[in-house]
Amino acid sequence: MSSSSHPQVLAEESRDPRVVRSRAAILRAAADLLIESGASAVTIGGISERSGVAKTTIYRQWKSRSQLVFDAFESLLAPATHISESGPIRQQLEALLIPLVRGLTSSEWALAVPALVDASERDPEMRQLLRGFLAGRKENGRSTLRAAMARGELRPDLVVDEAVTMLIGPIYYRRLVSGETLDERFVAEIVDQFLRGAARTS
Amino acid sequence: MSSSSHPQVLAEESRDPRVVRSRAAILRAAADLLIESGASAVTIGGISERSGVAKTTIYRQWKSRSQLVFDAFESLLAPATHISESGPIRQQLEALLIPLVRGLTSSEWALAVPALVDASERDPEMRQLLRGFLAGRKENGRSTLRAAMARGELRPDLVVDEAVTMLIGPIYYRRLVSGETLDERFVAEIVDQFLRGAARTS
DNA sequence: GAGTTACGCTACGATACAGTAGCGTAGCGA
DNA sequence: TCGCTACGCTACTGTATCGTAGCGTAACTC
Repeated sequence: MSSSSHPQVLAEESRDPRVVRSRAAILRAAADLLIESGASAVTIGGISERSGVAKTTIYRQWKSRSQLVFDAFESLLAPATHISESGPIRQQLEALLIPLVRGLTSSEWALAVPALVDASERDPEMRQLLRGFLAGRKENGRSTLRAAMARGELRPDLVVDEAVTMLIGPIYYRRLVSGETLDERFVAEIVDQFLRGAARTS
Repeated sequence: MSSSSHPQVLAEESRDPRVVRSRAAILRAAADLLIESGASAVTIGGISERSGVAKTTIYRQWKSRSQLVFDAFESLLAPATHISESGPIRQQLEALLIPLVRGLTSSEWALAVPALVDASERDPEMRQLLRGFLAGRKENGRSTLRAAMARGELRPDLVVDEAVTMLIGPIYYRRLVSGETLDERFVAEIVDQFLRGAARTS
């Protein structure tokens, strides 16, 4: 019963290549619109025109526009890569932050981030999606810090969540708000400043 | 000639109370819409309906919608307050950051910030407005840091712009992106961590 | 091969928005 | 008081969007 009234729930695992193709084309077009013109520009008609998929087909596969925007953003994400957990903490932190900076300055999903940040302000579903995504990405940083604390490289009284915020907050701030320089040298400065206060053997 | 073809340029200093009243009502309604529903929801028809001012009057006073959104945001801002430049640097920094946190968690303009951040992504005029606004607000922090460096309270090799980013970046990050706790205790943690690495007499 | 199903196409009705024109009124300022 | 002007109102044109319905076709599954 639920599968007949909500066929779109199963669309993702559909074996029918027609569904797979149209779904991919729809998500690609939706993601492009999201990147280029923001969340409010992701319209069903626009997706249809751009993807070549009929409007009716889009409505058949998704029951709400916000669900579609959600999926479009998800389709842009690469799976999080795991970082090696050896080496001095300074190198580990740079190995974490430099890809973040690269992503925020050149990846596709980065262009959607401001749109989603704004959409999250008024759309609880979107907020949950975004925060869930970020929480996953942050887990690498948290475990890296915990390990360094256990090894005695960092002060044992660090609050991990706050430390992570201090490391990545300045990066997001420059990307989203101030537009100031965002490069590897800046990452090195952040890490320097952080370790100067957080390292045990300063 | 310029005043007759572009009367809206002078509207701000108009002595005609009719203009003053309608302008205020329009900006109030536009700001409300901006806060409640984002930048793309600020429509002329919506402002007219909400403010009770005729659509034609709005078009008479503003020549573009983005200019109106601009002015609506500006109308929300309180003039920047000047901070006392005495006392230890820790107190000065907290005196700067706590009002920022308060503003970002409870002021009207804070609700418009995510919308403007997103709009800035694709609207150069809006970007310039937002960055100009932030630059003005940051100047307090910059001069405070410079004075403390001159007094010898902070390391003389600090890069002021990067130091400011490290202080306020985490705050904006939590407000815009992660949604984690944002209170005075967090400010104290930021300042602690910053001074642990930046103070001369650590 | 036969039945099923996803698709494209066209055509809706409804709503919302931009932006403009004309006209009469009421408030303002000198 | 009298002229000026900002205003409100109505009525447009034109565009874009939503979401749905019906129908024929082509692709896929078994």
